[in-house]
Amino acid sequence: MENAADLEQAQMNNTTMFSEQNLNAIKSIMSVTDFKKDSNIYWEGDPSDKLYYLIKGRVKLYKSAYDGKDLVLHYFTPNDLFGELACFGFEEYSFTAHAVTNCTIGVVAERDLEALLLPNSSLSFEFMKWIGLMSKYTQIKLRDLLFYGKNGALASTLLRMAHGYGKKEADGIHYSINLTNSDLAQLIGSTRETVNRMLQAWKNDGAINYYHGSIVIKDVDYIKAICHCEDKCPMNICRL
Amino acid sequence: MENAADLEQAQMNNTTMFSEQNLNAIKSIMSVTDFKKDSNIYWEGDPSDKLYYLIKGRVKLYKSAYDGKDLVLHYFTPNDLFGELACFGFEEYSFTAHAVTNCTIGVVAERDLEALLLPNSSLSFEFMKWIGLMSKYTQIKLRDLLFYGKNGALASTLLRMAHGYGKKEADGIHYSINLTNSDLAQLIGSTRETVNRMLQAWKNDGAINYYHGSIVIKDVDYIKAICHCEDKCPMNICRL
DNA sequence: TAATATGTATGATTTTTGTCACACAAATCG
DNA sequence: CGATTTGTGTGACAAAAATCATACATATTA
Repeated sequence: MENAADLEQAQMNNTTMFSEQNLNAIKSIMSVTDFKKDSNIYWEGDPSDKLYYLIKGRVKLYKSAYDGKDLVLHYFTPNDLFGELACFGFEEYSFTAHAVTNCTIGVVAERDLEALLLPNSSLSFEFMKWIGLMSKYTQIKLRDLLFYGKNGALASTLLRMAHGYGKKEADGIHYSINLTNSDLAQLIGSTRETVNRMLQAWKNDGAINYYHGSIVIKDVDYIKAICHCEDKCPMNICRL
Repeated sequence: MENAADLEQAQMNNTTMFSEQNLNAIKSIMSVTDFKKDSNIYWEGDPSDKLYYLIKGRVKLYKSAYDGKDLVLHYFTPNDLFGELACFGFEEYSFTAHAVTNCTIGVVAERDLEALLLPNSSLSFEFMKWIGLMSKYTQIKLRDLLFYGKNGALASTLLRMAHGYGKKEADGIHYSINLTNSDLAQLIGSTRETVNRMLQAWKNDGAINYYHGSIVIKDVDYIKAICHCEDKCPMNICRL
């Protein structure tokens, strides 16, 4: 998060641990499907027998409470792999995957993947890393949401948004993604109003600003202080 | 959680997905070590190059905030496997593992395990399941701590404690583990006082009681209602 | 057994967060 | 283009949870 190069990199995907060869092997068993904006790719509770490789669009992974409140785990961008598989110990999907925009997605059936994995320990290892990485996302989320209150959770979210969606400009960090106050609230398990008040307070303190209706980070250190960010997290997990 | 058989089973371990043969293979490369009560087995931030197979004792996995507040992820009991490995995508331990009692632990070095895994896809698959299970623990924790407030988090903790540590008797469910109010507070990211007040309120409502200083669940449904438990979680993840 | 440490119980107060209500701005759509 | 939907900004209030303080009870150990 320190240097402009990090901020300007287009996207942070979760498939960096795959070798080109192995990634191609996975791609060879994918069947490409389109999903319309605002449709669900799978629901929490569905039998988990497919993985999804996002080719185009944006997907969010979330969990609903009984009263309709959603907690958004993360957003996926192109080249991200998501989903769960019974052969990885997940009988049913734990979350719901939702197409935020129109999406093009490569669908990998468990049966086909398993055939690929069995004789290929290199690929198996890379899949372990992928599961480990997904697990780490959740751990970090848990920490961010529980340790420093809603202010900390929001601050951390803004910082993580800067990776993949942030661009350092003369007046601060601009975002190429435009999340509403409600979107941010769902990411931290809070309410629109609370998010709005926190953002206004930070704006009054000069830490953030608005440009064409979207947030600009003026004082990164101010935001980092709120969630006690020490730039210690590996880059690949510091993302939405 | 419905029937006495579930409650009375001694322990719920996280290695059920390993075949006897594979578990023995893992055991064959372990070096058994003793850890004293109140010592740490590893610290958050240490390079993660060992797995641990708990033979005797109790271990807790936790994360510390800058102000010293701890969040306890879970407790391990004999036959549980814990730890992280760089070859599974974890460069450094994400949490600290602490010996709650004197422990006997089988230590598995990454190098040795990797040699075992490479030619053995059956074992590799079982390790994927293990990583997936550990990941699921974290997901469930996230849900429990965020969806239904501190009351929900505590209720869910008491219910999960009932597996592995609960015994159904005439007057309700007794626990064989004795966690203090502070211990419970660390499990839900709250304070001793808040936990105490919640327990007192439930006691006044007749949902719980005390017997020789430890909690007895009189009305499981009352507790389940608080965290909206629908008995849908797979048994192997409904644990501390 | 007295002294100390550990744990429980509870009141008073403050801080944090959520809820409800409403005004208004901006985007979308028939 | 006017109507409707969607999003923002805030005040007033309520609820949840943390903090501070204090009184006891129960273990532990010197």
